[in-house]
Parts: sequence; C-alpha cells; structure tokens
Amino acid sequence: MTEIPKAYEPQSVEDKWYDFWVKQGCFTAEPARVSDKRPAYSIVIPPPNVTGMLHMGHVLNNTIQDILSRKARMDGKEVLWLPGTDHAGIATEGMVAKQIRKEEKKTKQDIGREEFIKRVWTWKEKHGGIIIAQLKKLGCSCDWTRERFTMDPDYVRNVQRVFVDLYKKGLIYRGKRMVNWCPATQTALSDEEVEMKPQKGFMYHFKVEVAEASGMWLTIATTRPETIPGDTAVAVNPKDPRYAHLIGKHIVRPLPAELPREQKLIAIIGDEHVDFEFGTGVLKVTPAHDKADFEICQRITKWAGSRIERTLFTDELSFMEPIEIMNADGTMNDLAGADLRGLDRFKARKVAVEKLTELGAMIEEKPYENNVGFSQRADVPIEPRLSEQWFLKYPSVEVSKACVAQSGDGVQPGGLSELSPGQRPGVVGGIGSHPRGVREGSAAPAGAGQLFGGEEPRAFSGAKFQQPSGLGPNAGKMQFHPQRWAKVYDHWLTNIQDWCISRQLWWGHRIPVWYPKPGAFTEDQIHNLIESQNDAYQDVASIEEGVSVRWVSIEPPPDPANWTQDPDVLDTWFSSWLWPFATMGWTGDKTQDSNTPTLRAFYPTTDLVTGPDIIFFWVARMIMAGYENMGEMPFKNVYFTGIIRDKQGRKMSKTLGNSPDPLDLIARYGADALRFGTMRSAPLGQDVLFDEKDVELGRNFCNKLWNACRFRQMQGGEVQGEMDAKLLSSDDRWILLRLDQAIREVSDALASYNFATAVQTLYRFFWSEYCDWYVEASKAAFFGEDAALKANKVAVIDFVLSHLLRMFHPLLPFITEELWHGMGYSADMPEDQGGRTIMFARWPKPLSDEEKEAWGLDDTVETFANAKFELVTQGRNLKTQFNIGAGKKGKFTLKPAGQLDPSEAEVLRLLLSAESLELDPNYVPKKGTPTALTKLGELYLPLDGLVDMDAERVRLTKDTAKIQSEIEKVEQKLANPSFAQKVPAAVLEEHKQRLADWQAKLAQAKAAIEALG
RNA sequence: GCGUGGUUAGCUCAGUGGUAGAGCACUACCUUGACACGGUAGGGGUCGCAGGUUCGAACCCUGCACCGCGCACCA
Repeated sequence: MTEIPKAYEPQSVEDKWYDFWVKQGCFTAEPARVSDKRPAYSIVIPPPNVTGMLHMGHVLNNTIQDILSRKARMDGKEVLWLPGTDHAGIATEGMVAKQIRKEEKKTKQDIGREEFIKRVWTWKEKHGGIIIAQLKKLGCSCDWTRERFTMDPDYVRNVQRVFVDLYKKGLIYRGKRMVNWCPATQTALSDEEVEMKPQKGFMYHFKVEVAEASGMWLTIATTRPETIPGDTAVAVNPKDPRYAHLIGKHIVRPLPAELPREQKLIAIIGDEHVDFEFGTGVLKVTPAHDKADFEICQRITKWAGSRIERTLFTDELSFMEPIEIMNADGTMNDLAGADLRGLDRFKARKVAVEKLTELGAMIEEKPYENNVGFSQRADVPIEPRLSEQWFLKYPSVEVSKACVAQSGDGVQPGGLSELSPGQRPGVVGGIGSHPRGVREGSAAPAGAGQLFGGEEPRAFSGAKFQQPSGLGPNAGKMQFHPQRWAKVYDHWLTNIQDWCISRQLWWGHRIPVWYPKPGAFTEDQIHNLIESQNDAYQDVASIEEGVSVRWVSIEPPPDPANWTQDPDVLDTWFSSWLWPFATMGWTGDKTQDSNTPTLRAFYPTTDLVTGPDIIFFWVARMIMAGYENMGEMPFKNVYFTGIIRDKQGRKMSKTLGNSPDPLDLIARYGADALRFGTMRSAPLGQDVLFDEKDVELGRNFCNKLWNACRFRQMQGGEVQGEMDAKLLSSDDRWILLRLDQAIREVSDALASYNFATAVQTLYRFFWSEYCDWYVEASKAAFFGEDAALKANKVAVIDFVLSHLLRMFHPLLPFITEELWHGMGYSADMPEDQGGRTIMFARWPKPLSDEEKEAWGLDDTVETFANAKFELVTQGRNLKTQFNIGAGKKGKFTLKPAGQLDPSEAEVLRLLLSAESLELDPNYVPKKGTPTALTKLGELYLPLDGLVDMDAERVRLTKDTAKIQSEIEKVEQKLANPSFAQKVPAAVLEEHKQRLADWQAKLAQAKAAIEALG
C-alpha cells in the first residue's frame, strides 16, 4: 500500500482507468455469455447529432445510462450499451454549406451534389468524433466496438429496405399536399419540426365588392394580406344568416390590382369551418398557402365530384384550383402580381397593405398577436406550401398504443417472466410473428387524402390483413418512467397525421425510387415492366409525373441510363427510428436475423433513457418501427429525464450563454464530481436547475471519500480481515446496521429509477453516518492500545468501505476504481468479480438474518447509538454555550442512568472532544453547574472559574418551556378519547413513550433548576 | 380550450396520514493526529389560499389562485 495524496486529484486518475477499461474490453458485450444465469441487459444510446458538442443535457442523460449499465454489470448481467451518432441531415448540411460559403464563396450547387457529399464526409471524419470523445471523458461505458452511425453502409441499406418494404405495403405514397415548408433551408419538414410561437403582428380588415350586387361590400379579416392574390374563394358559414344567401355569388378580389375584373372574380362558398364570431365571419380561402384553407378546398371539390383531376375541373369549380404565389425561398412569384413580384413575403405584406390602402379597400389594421409556426432548425416562419413529397402512413399504430402501460394498468415493469413460453429472454422471438393486422388501425385521419397528382395508398398485392391478435400479450408491457408521459404518447398516437418523410437535402439517405427518363420507354414497354415478375417495378397511376411505372428497390435499376433517381433524401428520424435493431446487425432477413448473435441476445433492449421532448420524434416512432420490423417492442422501459436549466430556471442555450461546457467542468472538478452534482439534483422526471455549485459539491464529496479511505489506510493492518463478533463495539454494530439499511435503500431507489434518492441515501450514509459518527467514534480504539480491537475495527471499516465503494461505483466510476485498487480490496476477489476491476464486483447484498444474528445486530443497537449521539450533541451544545469552543477541551462528568462500559465513555469523551469524561454515579454538582439531561444520565460541565448561576437558570428555563410545550402537544392528543380508541396500537404506544420521555426530562430540568437554589 | 407538473427555510429541493428535513447560503467558534474541498454549534418554515374527510392532513378529496410545460388553435 503506497501512501495516497492528501487531496483527490481526478486528472491523474480518470484517463488511466478509462484506458484500462477499454483495453481490457470491459465495455464489450459478448452475446455468447448470455444465459439464464447471466441475463442480457441492453441500452441503445439516443444517438447524438454528429455535429454536436457535449452539453449538460447529454451529461445528465448519459450519466443515467452509465449508472444503469454499470449497475447491471455488477448485478451479473451481460451488458450492451450501444453508442453512436446520427447524421442530422439539416444541421450537418447547413454547417458544411456555411463553411463552403465562407471559405470558398461558393454554394453547394456550385460544387455539385457528389462533391458536396464528399465534403460532408471529410468534415465528419475530422470533427464527427468530438462528442464521442467527450462521452469517454465523462466515463461512459459504451461498447465502442459496436459504435454505429446512421450513414454507415449497412445502416443505409436498412433504411432503404424499410422504405421499400413500407412502400410495397402501401404505407408510403407520394403526393402533392400541404407541407410545412422552410424557406430558409428550402425543404419540407414534418409537423413535429414546427414550433408554434406567439408573434406580434396586425389584423387587417379590408372590403371586397359582391360582383352580383353592385355596391354591396363584405369585410374580410386577415393577418396575411400578401396572400390575397392566391385567394380562390371566400368562405362563410352556411348557417350564418348574415351571409348564407350570398353563397354561389362572387366577389372581386382586390389583388393583383392590374388584373382585369373578370379574372379577379372568386366565388363565395359555404363551409362549416368558418366561425361566426371570429373576425368578420368572412374567410378568405388561400388553398396553396394555408392548411385549413387547403382542407376547405378539398372538402368543396370532393363534394362536387369524386376523384378530382385538374382536367376535370368544371368552370364552376375551377375557382378552387390553388394558386401558388410564392417561390421556394419565400419570395413572391409572378402570380402575386406586379406589385409584389420578387419581394420577400414579409416585405410583400407591407406593400400589399399599401396597395389596399391606395385602392381604398383597407378598413383598419389593429395590433394582433397570434401563433405562427417556426422552423425548429432555421428559426424562421414556416410557409405552408403545396408541394410534392413522400408521405408515410404510420405503421403498427394500434399495437404501439397498446403496449405502453397507462396509469392504472397495474402491469409490473418489464419482467422477463411475462414473455411468451419458449421465448428465451433477449431472443428475437417476434420475428416471423408480425402483427400485420394492426395496420388497419393506422389509417390516416379523414382529410389526409391526396389530391393533386397524388396516389391512393394501397395495400401491397398479396398482403392479407388479419384481425389484430397480438395486442393482448403486448398490452401494457412497456413502462414509462414517470408514467404520466404515457398519456402524452397516447394522445399523440391518437391524432397523428401522415408523416412527410422526404427532405430537399443532399446529406442523408437518398430515396430508393427511380423514375423513367422521358421517352425511355414506350407505353407497351412500361406495361411489360409492370407485368414482369420483378416487383421492383411499381405500377403508378400518376397524372402529375406522366409515367406509370417506378423502380422501387435498394438496388438501382438494371438499366440505369433509362432512369433518374428521386433527388430527395429521407428525414433523419426516418433512419433513427430503426436505431434499436438496425445497429445490431439487422438485415431484415428473418432467418439470418434470428442467428445474428447481438440481435438475438440484446433485442428488445431493456431501458431507453431520453428526454420527453422527443417522445414524438423518436420514442413513438421507434416503437412503431420495432413492431413493424421486428414484431417486438424495442425496449421495455423508457426513462424520461428532466430538462436541464440554469439556476434561474431558464433553458440552457447558446444564445443566452448560460450553458457551461461540461468538458471545462470535468477539467476543473473531475468527471465524478460532475456526475455526482448532476445526479444529486435530478429528481425523477423533474427539470433540473443546474448550478456550478453542484459540481463543486461533487468535488468536495469525492475528496471526502478519498480522505475517508486515506484514514483507513493510515491505520495500517491487514485488508479484509474477518470481523470477530465478540470484539464488535456498539458503534461497529450500529454502522453495520446502517450499511444494511443503505444497501436496501439504494438498491430500491435504483430499481425504481429514483437516482436522486439513491445519491441522497449514499450521501447520508457515507457523510452523516459513517464519517461524522462512526469514523470519529472509531478513533477511540485507534488511539488506544488494544491491538486486537484495532484490528477488528479495521476489519469493520474494510467491510463497510468495500461495500460502499461498490455502491458508489455506478455513480462515481473513476474514484471508486482507484480506491478499490488502492485500498487493496481487489486483491482477494475472483478475477471476474472484482479482482480485475470494481466494474464487475458484485453489487452489495443486504445483510442476511444469519449475519445479523451472528454480529448481534438487534433493535437495541439503534436505540443505544441514538442515546449516545443525543448526549454528545447536548454536551457539545453546553460547550458552545459556555464558550468552551472547539479548540478548548473541557472536563465533563456524567452521572450515568445505568451501567456504562468504560470503552463507551471513552468514545463519548472523544466525540465531545473533552479532556476528560468522568463517570460518577454519586456526583453532586456545585450549584450552577451547566447540565445536559440525557437518557444515559445527567451530563455536567463543571466550570473551574466563575459560575454564572443566572445564565444557567435562564438556559434551563428555556429548555423547560420547550419540554413543556412538547408535553402539551402529546397530552392533547392522548386526551382525545377517540384517539386512544381508533389509533393503531403502535402509534398509541409511541405517543405514550414520547410523553414519558419528555416528562422524565422535565423532572430532570426541574431538579436542575432547584439545585441552583 | 384540453392535458400535465409545480407552489415546504433566503436559494435548490426531499418528505405522500402520526414529533417538519437535506444541501447550499447565513451567524459564531475551531487549522484537533483522514479531510478547511474540513469540523462543531446555531438562527431560519402558520408546508400557496379556502373548504372537506379523519382521532390526527404538508401528505387524501373538492374548489380557487399563481408559476411552468406540452398539445390544439380562428382567418
């Protein structure tokens, strides 16, 4: 044993052990080791953005995962924590484009698609590993041999295969529909990527003339006058008596001003959607630039005819054809008219207002606040826009809803016993038993049809739907922690619309669909392709494209010269929803997959740890993908962390500059300190208000732990000696009991994901119980002469510390490993159970009844210890009150209430830091001697010099008052007749005992006052 | 509007029916032989408000107020 430094220095310890763990393969999961005795435990990391840097949210999230993983290893499980990153389409593409713009003054179009993607890869190779390196600094025990990236070749194939599969199942379709268009990044976004924000603007009222009734004017309210050129109708509620009679007539649209009157006539239509009360009750309908208006348009046209095609528009209905008045970048196009053409949409709004005013149509404008959708990435207002995109009807919705336990389901969390008979834990039993029928429940909500150039989603020929039969066994098997998020999840799943999965980007998974080049095939040839055996040729009845076949396959068509691949890529989430199995060697081939060791052993995963903000983006979609592709849920438990905020409760953000750099914190305080500080203030499911003080506390804590071990080391002696029951002191027995209690509490807390509780318990046990009381008390033996007693005390300390270090390991991996070896606890352990590393030491078990009996750990231990502590506290209090502060020793005399072993007295003396503690059953104090009244007897502090009788009287009188008020409280309760009748016996007894104790103290106090004379 | 979380010491939070707690901050004292990244003692709370249930409520029920968050959303 080498002497360890006075203060813990994390920097010299952390890298050393991390390298050791990696080199020794401690993090590497071995599927072959999985057995009934060694169950599998797995987590997949929520893949951080490859462009990302570690922030406090990552620290919280990954520390939790590391705690779960390390705890599972110590429980003897075979653990896979699978790490990786995602390619983050928009963010990464934006970043590289910006770099190119800055360094080369070029756009991505200038350098071309192929070259651009090359640049992104170069960037990724250079900088993409930063966050991974940072996770290592934090101590994360991920299996780096299995690190994955969503753009890995095999992962790309998986994404494409799933696309092709869903396409053939009829769940993916292409259509021209309203999408959330981001004019800044010029791509479509899903509904989830739009954030509603209140915006201050104006509500404009303008008037329009009814064409058939000259001189009759209607007033319309709008926040977007620049879209007037795109209006194709004016809607009123057919039940609105003010306007109903006007339905079928027309109004004159004021803009574009230069058009002749007859080209500006648009119809007045009736639609229930229009609210009488709101605005003027007259709604302008701009179907190409407003979602609700588009739906009105759909309703009207559907009402007028069945399947609508452009050529079928009658004159009567042609007014409904949407007019697109904007370009992709958010500027106005020619159809917006001469006044607005070329202007940005917000500039155009101002000009439109001017124009209306000029025309005398503007009635008023008043300040108005409404919610506007913003692009989450680019932070600019979304433009609802008619656009041709790929959409997905969500699969496996019903089973995904049913599998998550709602409150009151009463299902036990993820017990393996719930698996069907014959399904070994961790084995992909679900493959081949795909719950196909559930797809029927996934039909899109009404109104999600495809109108313009779209296609009806249809079932892949040959796929037979069955009635859902797999819901029963799945129902409620997955647990959310805290459970309330299950409701949010369920609500979203109930109201989902089809998912727009295509993105107008270059960086990402290219859509595996090819279209014939114009003129490449004759109609007959196309017909033959469709009829051929190769089902990559997909029949399409699309007027928009003017073709009727597509090639849909992972492989390019055999005659690529005749085809053009779809230029778009898939939403990043369309790749990450496959994460739990696509990272494990999944191929989609059932036979092959059932023999893939990693997948067999570790899917479904055990726990997922993530933030509630991505329930929709990721969690729900992973569940659907899991059922759809694996026939089984992707994880059994989902733990939702809180959001990390600063100490003022604000979200951490780059713009506010209130987010500390975790790497900086690690450099200053150590990774363990950061982990400790973060976890200590992270209650279950609550937001975390982070303060650097927390990390400082963590550092202090590590230092305390370090020094507690240092103290043990300074006592010398053999490691891990056997404890001799006969030599155990009351303090030894007490700390063993407290240890037992701590093991129970910490184990329970971790099992229920109550991390803050676990940390709190460890803190209390180690600092308040072990250091403050036990270690101090133990000094009585160590400063004494009895060698056997000392040796036994060392054995107790080793027992406690070796358990304690193990309990701390998941939370504080570095310092515990260092101490585990430094203290020599690894020496006697089996190689694979703590000998090599504390990582695989067994998680402490609570003491058995036999052990408790052998060591004499009974109820009296606690009572006696508490009495001692009470005496000590009161004695210290006396010293303070009579100015015998720390520094000065003081001489005490105890008039014991019963027998007190001299060794106990010596402990008391030490805890009181008194020069002496005399035991004298017949002690008669001088008048005015300060007294503390305790269960162990009366403790006196005889003062050598002057005795301040008045001061002592004041003190005792104050005590008496307090005692009396306590007595009153208890007496009042006991005096209540129904109390005695109705209260449980134990409670009644406890109250009586409490009364007796206080009364005894009162008697002591009165006697003491009397003694003052 | 619907849903959801919160309101306890100056601050951040535990406590979910039986004597109101922790850490930080604060005050005083102490560099004593693990640790000043430490120790000892202390001050500080009518547990948001109002009812109800109960022998007993911070805790359960009802209502209200305020602060968050999510979803929806009317031009």
